Amino acid sequence: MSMIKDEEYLPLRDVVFNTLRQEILTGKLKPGERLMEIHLANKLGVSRTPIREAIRKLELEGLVIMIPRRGAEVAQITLKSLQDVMEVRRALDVLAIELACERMGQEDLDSLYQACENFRSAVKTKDTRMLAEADVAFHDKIVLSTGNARLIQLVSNLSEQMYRYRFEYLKDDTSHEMLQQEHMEMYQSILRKDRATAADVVRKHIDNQEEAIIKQLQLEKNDRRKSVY
Amino acid sequence: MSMIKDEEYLPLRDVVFNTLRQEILTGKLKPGERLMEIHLANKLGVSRTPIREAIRKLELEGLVIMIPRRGAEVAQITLKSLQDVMEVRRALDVLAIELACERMGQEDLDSLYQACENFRSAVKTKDTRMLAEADVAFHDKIVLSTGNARLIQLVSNLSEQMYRYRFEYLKDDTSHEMLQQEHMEMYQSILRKDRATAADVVRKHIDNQEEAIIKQLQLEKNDRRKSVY
DNA sequence: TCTTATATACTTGTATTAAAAAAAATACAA
DNA sequence: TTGTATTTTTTTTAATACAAGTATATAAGA
Repeated sequence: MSMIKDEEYLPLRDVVFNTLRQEILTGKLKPGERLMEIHLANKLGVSRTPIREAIRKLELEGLVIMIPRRGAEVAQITLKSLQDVMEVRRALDVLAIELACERMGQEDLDSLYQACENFRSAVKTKDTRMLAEADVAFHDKIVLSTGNARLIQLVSNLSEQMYRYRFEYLKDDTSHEMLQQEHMEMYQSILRKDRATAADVVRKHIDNQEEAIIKQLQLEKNDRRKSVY
Repeated sequence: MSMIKDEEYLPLRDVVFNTLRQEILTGKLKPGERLMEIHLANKLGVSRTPIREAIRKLELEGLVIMIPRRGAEVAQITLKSLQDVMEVRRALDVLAIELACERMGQEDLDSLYQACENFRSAVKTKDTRMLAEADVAFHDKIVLSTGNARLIQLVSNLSEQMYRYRFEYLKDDTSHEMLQQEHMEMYQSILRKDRATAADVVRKHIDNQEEAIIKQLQLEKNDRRKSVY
């Protein structure tokens, strides 16, 4: 008799893993910044052991790179690495929407329409955070509907790596109308089970995003140049 | 003055990681088997710390699953998880060969042809291990030629998970001719920069493989039933 | 002034120790 | 014999200790 759900136990290493990942994705830990174990241990109030285990996982996720006997640092995002990620994402997002065309039931479709509407209202409010959330929710619905656990995991991992830049991109509201438009087109293609069109819209969607993020990256590089040199 | 290349230093955790991964992929460690730290530490002659860090990485790769406060065990391969992996692999292998059509230079093409020939001779020898290696080499050439680091990493990870079953599959030599045939078709499509055909061949290739592996899985399940009950 | 040697402090890599939890075994009662 | 408590053992989790390697700063010599 209680609201206590599951007494959710999370090992410290996973708490640390989530914390560090969040800090990297939101830019609190900047690319190139060193991750020193004792320092992090003190900051988070734990010993070095869970820190190290968390870093091992971040390493495999590609968010940090290891230099032997020197330690870990936050991975740089280069133009090349961005393009590589986007190339893969494009293929997986296309796969996802094609599968969605086949596998979405009426319930899923209704829920997707709802997500579409939510995004529309978020556009009106001009609240960037809300917008970002509505956008993620919409895309998640598509990927989740495939029921493919591996696909879900990979897409989520790849999107996360872009998170920081995507957020910046959404701050610029000139693209909002178009995004809304594209979401609606995706929904309608899935409704018609029109794989080819759905795939085309997704590709266009990703291309736009890639372009915007690249612009963002270049801007940032200029900023650094101005402030550092 | 020596053959010693680079004094390649590998942290113990990576040695352990590679060792354990190999043992899982070759079936020495069986699905469901528990990975106990002290036991492994004794077996490999190291302390528990590098064992734990290696397990963290295997966990993220999906080769082991963690049960909190109970430890790690080798991940089960279910029919569903296999189909999920293959669905993703199909999309990524198609992407790879499409990119290869655009990006392979003359050198790459020659080297791919060579790999094709190597596979042909391996078929003649009927040495399964050699055959498996020649097969991997051929596919690696295609994926590597894309120059997309992320794609390379993901495909390699996904293939690895199938390794054990693929090996069994290659033991059955009825399919060897067809494999050889398909490799040649891939090479020729890339040579002609014919993306559509190349993609079709790859899809067929993966479908065959998936079917064979499923058969393998089902056989194994029957074996277990016979021997255990 | 620049290079090089050496000492020193810092950081990672590995092992060991201590604590907490779960699983297994045993004892006891119905 | 079966079901429930209690104890013991095993195993993970986390912290700490120690060893080994790396970078940095200072000082001597060219």
